[in-house]
Amino acid sequence: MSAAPATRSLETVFSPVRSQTAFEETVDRLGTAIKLGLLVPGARLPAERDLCARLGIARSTLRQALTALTESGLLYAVRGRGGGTFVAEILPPVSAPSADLLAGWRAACDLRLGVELAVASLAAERASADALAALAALVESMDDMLGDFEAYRRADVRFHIGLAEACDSPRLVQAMTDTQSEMTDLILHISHPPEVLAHANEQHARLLAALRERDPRAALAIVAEHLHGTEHVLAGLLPAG
Amino acid sequence: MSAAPATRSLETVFSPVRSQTAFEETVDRLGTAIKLGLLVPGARLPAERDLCARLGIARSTLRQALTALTESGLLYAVRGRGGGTFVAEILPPVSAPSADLLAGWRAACDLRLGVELAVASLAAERASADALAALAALVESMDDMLGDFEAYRRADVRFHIGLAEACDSPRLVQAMTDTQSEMTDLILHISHPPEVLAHANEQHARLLAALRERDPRAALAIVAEHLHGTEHVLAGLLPAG
DNA sequence: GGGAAGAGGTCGGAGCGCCGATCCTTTACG
DNA sequence: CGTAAAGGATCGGCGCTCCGACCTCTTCCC
Repeated sequence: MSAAPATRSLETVFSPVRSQTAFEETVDRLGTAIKLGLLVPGARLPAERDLCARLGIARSTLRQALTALTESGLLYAVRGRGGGTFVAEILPPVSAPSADLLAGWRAACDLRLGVELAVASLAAERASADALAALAALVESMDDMLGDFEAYRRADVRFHIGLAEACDSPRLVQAMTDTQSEMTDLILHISHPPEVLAHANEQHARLLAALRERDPRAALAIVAEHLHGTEHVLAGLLPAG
Repeated sequence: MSAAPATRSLETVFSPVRSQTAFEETVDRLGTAIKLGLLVPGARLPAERDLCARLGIARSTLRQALTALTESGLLYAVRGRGGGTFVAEILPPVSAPSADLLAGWRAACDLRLGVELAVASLAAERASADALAALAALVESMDDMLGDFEAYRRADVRFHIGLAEACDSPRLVQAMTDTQSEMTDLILHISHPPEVLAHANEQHARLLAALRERDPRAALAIVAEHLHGTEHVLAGLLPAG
């Protein structure tokens, strides 16, 4: 091992460097936020001149992205004073997961495991009582969504991202957002009977209880169990990865 | 909460999109691999014409990166048949951690926690006996490096990356590499008495034992303990983050 | 009714990074 | 001595991005 320390990791070192363009990254960012429900239907985006400053790109580049999203039916623009760019009220049907994602779904789950474990562990130390209360209210409301998977899933995303926010770590929030985005693409196309959702939501409640107790060990165990559940569902329905 | 689901996460959505250039990414990739010891001193890189194909960039772009690394003293080139580009035998002193990294060291630790927890948990399920044996040998050899922190640290990096490789998940390896890179920048400048290293290495051994037992719970607990150790050291020596 | 203001929509030019191709120089091997 | 294999150098072209000025539309308010 000390003679050849780097046999396999060199594959990683020499793998392609493919940097997205500003245009691509912007489309992805906004499109994902919409699909995840971070930007709700009807919501108004900041004015173009503000938004491009926030994103650190030129307005012309931003407009290319907005145009692409408008043509995809995710946004629409209203001209004149008081106008703006808005999230479409009725979103187009979600596209099927890409071949790349399907091929690497297990890798996506591995990454998710990391993010979720870290968040659970840190939230047990850092989450404020207020944040936990808000999450508890969300979990309770999710009990009424067991029959509508898309609504449930949007709330689920908010729950997990809210957990990350409770850790007060922007990079974790970012990582959680990325993870949830990938998982949504995978999950949204397979059927989820209410019983399964009910069981998952019970785990949410148990997780919150562990967080209130400031018990990282228990939180880790519950999250691991929670994730293994969905992973087994995927393993049964998707091609081996 | 359902009225304002996205108050804080929008900050993330609208944060700057700054994509690195191919040049920057390449310099970072290779420079990091060298500093982490993935590319050992004296090692020969693939020929430029091969490497640029592997990295998916133009040769002129690759050469810019190689030139930059050569001028930094990390590489040197030998012309003529049988020549090539090699990692310098004696590396320049490591630079001090950047202000950005110092400011966000806690965030870096949060991310590391995620990667390490996932790797520990998955390795308990997936690691082959061979892989565990190789890692055990590495840990044993590290007992002889307690007096030389730089050597110890290089072996430590190999250990943690080896753990990720044992999970057979390229994206986790990538994440672990990124994480270790950030941590090295932070850690290398603070003193580490042999006793501390010995204690850390005992935790390595205990982790391997848990992995051999296929006990994810125990593995998670040991890793959490291991990381909290270094985090407290950092908390004592770095500005609050 | 008529501005002023605030929003999206349009255009053109300049800069830069990256690509691809070609050619040169050095060195080892047969 | 010639060929092959490596790094070294140069140039033209293209696409993305940026900047900024300008246009058009709609609403609010005096």
